[in-house]
Amino acid sequence: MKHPAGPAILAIDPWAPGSPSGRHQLLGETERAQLAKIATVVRFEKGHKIYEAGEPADAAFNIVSGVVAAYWSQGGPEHIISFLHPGDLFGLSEEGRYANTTTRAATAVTAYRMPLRAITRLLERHPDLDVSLIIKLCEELREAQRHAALLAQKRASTRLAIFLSLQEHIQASDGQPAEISLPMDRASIAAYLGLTAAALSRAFRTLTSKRIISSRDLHHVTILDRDAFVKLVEQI
Amino acid sequence: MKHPAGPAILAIDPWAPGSPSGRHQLLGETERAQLAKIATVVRFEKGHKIYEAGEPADAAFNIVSGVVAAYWSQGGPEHIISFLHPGDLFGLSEEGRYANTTTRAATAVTAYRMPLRAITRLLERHPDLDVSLIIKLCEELREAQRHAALLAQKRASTRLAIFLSLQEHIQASDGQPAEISLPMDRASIAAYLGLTAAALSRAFRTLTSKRIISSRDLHHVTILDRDAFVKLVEQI
DNA sequence: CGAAGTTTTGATCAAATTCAAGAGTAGTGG
DNA sequence: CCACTACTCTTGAATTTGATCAAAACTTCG
Repeated sequence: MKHPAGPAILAIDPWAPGSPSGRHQLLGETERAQLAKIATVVRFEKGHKIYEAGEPADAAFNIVSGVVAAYWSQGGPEHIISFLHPGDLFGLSEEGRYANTTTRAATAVTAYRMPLRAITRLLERHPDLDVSLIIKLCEELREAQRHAALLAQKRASTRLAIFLSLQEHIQASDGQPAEISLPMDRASIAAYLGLTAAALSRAFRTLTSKRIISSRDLHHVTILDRDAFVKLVEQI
Repeated sequence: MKHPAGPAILAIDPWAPGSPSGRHQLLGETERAQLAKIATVVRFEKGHKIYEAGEPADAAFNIVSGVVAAYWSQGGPEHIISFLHPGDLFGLSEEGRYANTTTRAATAVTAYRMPLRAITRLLERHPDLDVSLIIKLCEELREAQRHAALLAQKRASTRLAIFLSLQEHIQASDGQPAEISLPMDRASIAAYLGLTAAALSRAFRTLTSKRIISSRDLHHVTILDRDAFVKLVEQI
């Protein structure tokens, strides 16, 4: 395992289309080192609020380990708009725009915390960085669109299958199919899928009883029947 | 009305938060003029495919009038991931990434067509342009997230109300509430809302019979009961 | 071990899907 | 200008699916 050399922004290289599902580092050694200087390591325990929509945003975060949930806040029942994983960056666009997400640790989280002003200065000095930013934004955009495609599905078990396949994709160490881990709790998954916890539970049961998946425990799922699974997912 | 001076990229300025719902021009006169030189005007009739996912992308488009629908293509029933309006840019990110959208004219469309290579060259020469690009991407991202929030709603009439309010926001000439126009057909709206045409029709009927909206014809809706309307929408 | 919190399961109810048939709207050509 | 056709939109009845509410099983953690 690599030694953590400072903040890491991971993304799929858009200019290497057939890449083997791996995300790679967008920042050069120099940038990482410079960011490391202005960053501090922070920890959040599960369920802890990281920041609320509308709060004055003075820092951005870069996840080292754990999963963060971004909530779509605006009254009503809380929906999760995205799960953020190690290598993701968040809290950045607040100064200008989308201040309508509240973030909360979905599991225990370790992250780098970087003051916005310092980042801004760095961006001014390294114009290449905004190419990285554009790449990252494109990736987030695609993710949001996939999420919308997921939510457009009507059958709960289909939504779950798509979610599992996204999870698998993110975790794909190197192609080989393995056990999928679901670090977040059921309520969070339900909030992401636009379902109630009850419906989600039944969806798990449906896929399990059809021998499409099997779960070792609440946080580990294996795909048994790849063909059936793919057939469910490919419908999007 | 301003004389069309070439391609226009319209967006909400992220650094002027409380802006009066108006979108403004991201390109300077110089850029517009330069883009105009490499652009040709093209027309598509309603329903015509503009490009298919996976096709070699050699040009980007900038809408002058009409509405384009971007489909999430990957087998299955076709879902519309976004409606593109005058001032929007599309077909740009294909060379690298999100090649999984097929676009189709939802109404008759007039657009500028710009070869990608020329745009790339222009971008290299005007580094300021990628700030505009970042702004535009952020806006698209927000749109995609709003769309996801919409789809997370369970009641069809709520989804419709949110859609209407988005439409109204886009058309807001200057604050004053007016008739909302829905240029696209019902099937397209249903595909965007993740509903069947039947469910959408019933949703219209529900809102109409509750005297929340009334429609002059298939393409023109007025909001009668603002309070009730806002109450529905604010739930997101 | 016990208590607080999650997750599953059960029964009822409401809402959207499906499929099919019936109004309504263009758009075309006589 | 009207009539005809093709199409889109609405409506209806039966079915499926998820929501809701509440209680029971299971985890976690002190």
